[in-house]
Amino acid sequence: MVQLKQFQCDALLRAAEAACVENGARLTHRRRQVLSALMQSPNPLSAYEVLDSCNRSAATSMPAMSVYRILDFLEQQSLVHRLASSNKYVSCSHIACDHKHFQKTHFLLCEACSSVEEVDATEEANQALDHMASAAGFKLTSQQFELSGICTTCQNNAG
Amino acid sequence: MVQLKQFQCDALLRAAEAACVENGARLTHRRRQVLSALMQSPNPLSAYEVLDSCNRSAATSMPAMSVYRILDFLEQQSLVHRLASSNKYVSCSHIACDHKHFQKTHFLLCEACSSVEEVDATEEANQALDHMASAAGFKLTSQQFELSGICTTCQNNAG
DNA sequence: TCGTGAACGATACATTATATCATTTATAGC
DNA sequence: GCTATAAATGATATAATGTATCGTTCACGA
Repeated sequence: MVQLKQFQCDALLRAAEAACVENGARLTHRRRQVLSALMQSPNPLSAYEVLDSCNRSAATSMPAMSVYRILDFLEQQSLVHRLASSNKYVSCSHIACDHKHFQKTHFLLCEACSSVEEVDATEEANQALDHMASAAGFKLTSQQFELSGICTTCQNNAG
Repeated sequence: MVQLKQFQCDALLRAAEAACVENGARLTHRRRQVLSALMQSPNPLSAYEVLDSCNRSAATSMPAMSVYRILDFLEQQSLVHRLASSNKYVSCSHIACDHKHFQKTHFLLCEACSSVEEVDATEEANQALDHMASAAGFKLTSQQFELSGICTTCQNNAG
């Protein structure tokens, strides 16, 4: 996930708006601000980091309450994802395409640069984790794993 | 993980103390209180839940600062584990045995009863996740996954 | 145009976490 | 046993994060 250029961001916002309309929801100005902040960030942002970002790039200041409300909304619309391990948010990588999150979605978190890569679960991984869980009597329901590691770029920079 | 009876708890505390001594550390009264609170809880506890638990079961009240400090200490000693997804703590399942956390340790979280099961990673799961990550150019370093599901007991109760 | 509900603004407050410094306690060396 | 030292804790203030509540504004349909 890299910081988006403005024209890319605009295209995504149009796609996001279309997705909302399809769900009978609206992508208001405030919601657009929040989503835009996340799309333009190379890293996941906490609620207050989103707030700061919005307030830096806009004339009118947004109340913290709104950020929390709007993040909940955007998450319900699958336009952003919440990373439980860090309690931060990222914009969905699949806003513009027709990806429907049928597969479980996992996140690869780079420990070096904090970038996030959204990936679909593999059947192999699903099975292996199901096995591991069922050996302990658990029936898995998790839809999302957050795995730490080092991304390609940082591997190259280090080596 | 079930709530521990007192005599079990005492045995674990002795083992924990031995482990600390081996590391040149001490299991003080306060640390014992915190560890004991976690051992006696069937569920993971947040820092302030630990605090409340300690203050209910003791004459002298503990400052919040101490809980944070002591949780950090106990985590370093591998006597408790921090669950990143909920930002709560559980006592380690392997205090009394000679388990050394050589393997990656994962946690199965029951969505119904909030119980936690600590399990060793399987080779199968390690490989599957490595594959999934390397397909996206990531080199995994995660040592700990937190997987949600339904535990045996709750499956039976529901069925 | 008006009624309705959704979205937002504003305020207060609750919860969680950290910074800092003083005090106490355990331990080693004498 | 006594003291110097570092570790551990106590105490206080404050920062950061998250929620509750209610009044107002706005979009949309009847």
